[in-house]
Amino acid sequence: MAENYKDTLNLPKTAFPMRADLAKREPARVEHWKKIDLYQKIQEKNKSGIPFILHDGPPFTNGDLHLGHALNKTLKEIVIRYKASQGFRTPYLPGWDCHGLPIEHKVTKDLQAEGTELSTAELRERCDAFSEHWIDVQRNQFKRLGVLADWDREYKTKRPGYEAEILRTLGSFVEQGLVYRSKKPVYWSIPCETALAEAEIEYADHTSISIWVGFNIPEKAKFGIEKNLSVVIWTTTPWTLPANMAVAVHPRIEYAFIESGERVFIVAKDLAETFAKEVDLKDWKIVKTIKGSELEHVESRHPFLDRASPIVLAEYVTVESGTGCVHTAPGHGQEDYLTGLNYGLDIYCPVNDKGAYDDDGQIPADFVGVSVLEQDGWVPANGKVLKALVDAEALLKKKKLKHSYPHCWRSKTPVIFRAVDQWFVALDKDEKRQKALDAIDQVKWIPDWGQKRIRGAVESRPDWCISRQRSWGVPIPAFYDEDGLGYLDANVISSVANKIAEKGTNFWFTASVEELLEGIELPEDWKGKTLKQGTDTLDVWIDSGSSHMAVLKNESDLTWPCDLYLEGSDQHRGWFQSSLWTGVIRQGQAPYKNILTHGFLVNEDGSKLSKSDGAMTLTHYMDKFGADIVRLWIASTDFRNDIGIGNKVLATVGDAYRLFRNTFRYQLSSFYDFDYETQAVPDSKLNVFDRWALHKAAELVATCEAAYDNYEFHKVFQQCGQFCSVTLSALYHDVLKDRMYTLAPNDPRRRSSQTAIYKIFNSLVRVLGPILPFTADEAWSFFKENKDVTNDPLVLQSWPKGTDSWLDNTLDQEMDVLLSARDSVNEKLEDLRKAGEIGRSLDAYVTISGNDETFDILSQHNHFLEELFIVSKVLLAKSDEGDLTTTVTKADGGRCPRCWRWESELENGTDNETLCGRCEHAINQLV
RNA sequence: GGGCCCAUAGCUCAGUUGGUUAGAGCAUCGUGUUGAUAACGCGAGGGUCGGUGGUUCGAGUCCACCUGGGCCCA
Repeated sequence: MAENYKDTLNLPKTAFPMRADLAKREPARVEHWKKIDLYQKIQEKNKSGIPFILHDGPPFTNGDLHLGHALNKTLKEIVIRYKASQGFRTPYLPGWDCHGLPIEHKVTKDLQAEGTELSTAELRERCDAFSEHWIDVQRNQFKRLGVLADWDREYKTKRPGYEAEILRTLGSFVEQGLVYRSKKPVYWSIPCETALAEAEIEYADHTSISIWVGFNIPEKAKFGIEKNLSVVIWTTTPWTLPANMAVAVHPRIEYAFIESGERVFIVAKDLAETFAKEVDLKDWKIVKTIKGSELEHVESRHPFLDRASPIVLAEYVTVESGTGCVHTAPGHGQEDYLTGLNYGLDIYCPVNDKGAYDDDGQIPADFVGVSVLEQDGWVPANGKVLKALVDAEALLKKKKLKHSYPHCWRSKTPVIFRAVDQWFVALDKDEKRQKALDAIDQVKWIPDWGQKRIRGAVESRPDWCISRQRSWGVPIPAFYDEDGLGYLDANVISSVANKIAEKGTNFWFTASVEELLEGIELPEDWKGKTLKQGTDTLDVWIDSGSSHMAVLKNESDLTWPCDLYLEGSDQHRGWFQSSLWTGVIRQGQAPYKNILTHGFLVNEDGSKLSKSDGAMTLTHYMDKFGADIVRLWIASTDFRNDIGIGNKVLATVGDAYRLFRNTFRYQLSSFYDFDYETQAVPDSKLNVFDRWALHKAAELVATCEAAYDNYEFHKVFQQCGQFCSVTLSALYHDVLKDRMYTLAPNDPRRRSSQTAIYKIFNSLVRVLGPILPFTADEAWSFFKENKDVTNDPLVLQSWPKGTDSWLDNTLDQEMDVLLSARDSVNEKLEDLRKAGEIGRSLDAYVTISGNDETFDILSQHNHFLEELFIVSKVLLAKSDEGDLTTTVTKADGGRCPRCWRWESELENGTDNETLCGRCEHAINQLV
């Protein structure tokens, strides 16, 4: 019976499982890699290689990793695994960004909930523990993703040694005279006497008093006006009027001069009607209109203080409400502040920590000590201001207004915006900005528009405000005298840095001034003063921005500058920039040679992902699909743009994954009886089809090498996918089945194909290794030792070498001719199949006639054609006409019960029991 | 509102200095095999290249504007 012959075939066999079961299998492989200390093995292998240093941007340590982290870390991992396979020495030290408001905020909230009050030092200890907990969690999640890194040398921005380096960065700034003290507005909670961050603000409805105020313009003649001229502002915070320094108008908005009675008012033309109605103007008319730009530098007078209030220009002015003329108090508003910087206005803020007017010599005596905080629905300071305005006949109208207003998250009171003393870094001093721009040009930006983007950020940013009124960070080692004058000195910083390197930063918060200043010589004018240490901390961008000094400079096996920073494109303004500034200021150049950026995760429809999607954690995806699927998804996209994520995308990736896995599996199953060392066929004796397959593999290796070098991993994915699907599965593997299954095991043609498959597998598995480290290593283990794991893992292998010698373009062109003939044969076969004449293609005979170049090439490969077309017989008939015609007919005779090929000489169709000559021969070889 | 960027079949991507009916893989549909079988083969359908206008003999490819989306500022 036919069934018996199945046992005489060389059917594929492998223990490599078809089902991936990644969620279960991957953790075991992570364990194995750890057990054999794989990371160190890689370092050992490449210890004399050229260094390729990727400096890890530290993730913030406040929660589970999500897919965004996976995107970033996977890309880094792929780069490093690839570079290591190319023989580069690739030490990889991961880092953690530990300080900062979100942690402090969360910890403070928890403490509030449990009713605990802590000192600054105690709060910082809680923040430290919080951060440490998430470092542990994140580290494990990264390891689970397959990240091979030097976890024993990871860096943390909260380590004393690192904190000392942060202070040295500050010291360098101070030493070069770049640091100065100035005011900048912040949100301020009066009951808490503290600055607030955006995250600590809650918006709630609030009823304010809004007022229309006229600012007199003495130089009215300039506009041909004789009557009393004033520009009208509108504000909902009357108490900020004592701090008014200017009136802002929009340069391109039309302004109207409105005459009514004996007065003329300037407001935006579009708001004239509304204004007239609001202040109940009688018999008004517009006597003149001009553009806002023409009002620039016109001097108006403060309504009740003896001070000029110039008219200035600002782009943010609108005609949506008010008068189009904006009361500007640089000490009480962010936009006002920036306008103030533009026009060199005083950042004036007469309101003290307790929310009361200070006696600064400018504030009217009866204002001093009056509070700007609302009590029982009334703001005392507003009363004073309103009275002063009425006395000055400047108040045109007052009216209650209900609107959304920021409130303190703790005291629930309305917050104020208030300029407080801050430390700044002067970026234009000593041409630092120009030096930073020059440094940008020395770096390669991938994609290239990154250069424009960071240039824009560097050109436009104002001086760097480096102080924060927070607890969880590196303290600014400044001392203040009783008048609040600050003392910040490079030597002091250096000395404090040394103490902190030893004792940790909490020392600053717990030690006395005497202890802190021990061994430090103060300058004459500071000696004998009663000093207090400051409580401000440094902007956390200095923390991570110092990493190249703390890590690259401090570790002898790393390089400065490093080869690559690889982060999301948001870091052009963030870490890339802070690192650039610290690099330029401390070392005179950027700390990196290349910057590679990726886009952001978006939904499948391209919309923004909301973080509230709890299922976004990396663990969720690794448990559901496996790390290799996550990694393959990342590699499959052009990450320089935004990347869609969703079920549809992941389903596609799952299909691609199965393609790769089955390709590995089929190849592994083809050399179960093959010993490469003793049975491989030398290149010169390989069968032509096998040589062609090697040619295709060599092309693939070259294409993928270039793609990896250019960080275009999606091209590796695409090319490997097409190779596995088109070249191998649909063609090479399919065609080979006949010779692999039916020839005698030791037949030279079979061994030739096994040799080729072996070489192709050996290349493909290395090409895919960086992207699919788990699956590729699993396949590799079966390849090497026919078991699940090996102590000589794939990642220790080099990139495929010598594949160029497989290239044979002449053969490739010839094969293209055969393949296009194959296409037309397939079309004809399908017709026959649809007609119900045949099932499998072996049931058919093919006749090709013609008399052209193609026919000649076909003739040269005559004996290969029936195998290539997977049919039972191909007859080539030379005709008089040149064009090629292909005819396909149902086979006649009988079918060999073993190889299923038909022969005219055999009988009884599919019921034939006689073996064909080839099979007879093969069987005899089996013994 | 400003800076930078993106937009080709359901999904992921190719489309070279503008040049014949816009390609590939996957998915879909049909079908064959049951000797890669939770696999594999064969065939087919599917895109007004985000929109409008312009330059040109000719534009997915160049220019302008618009729409939608993302990141960063404000």
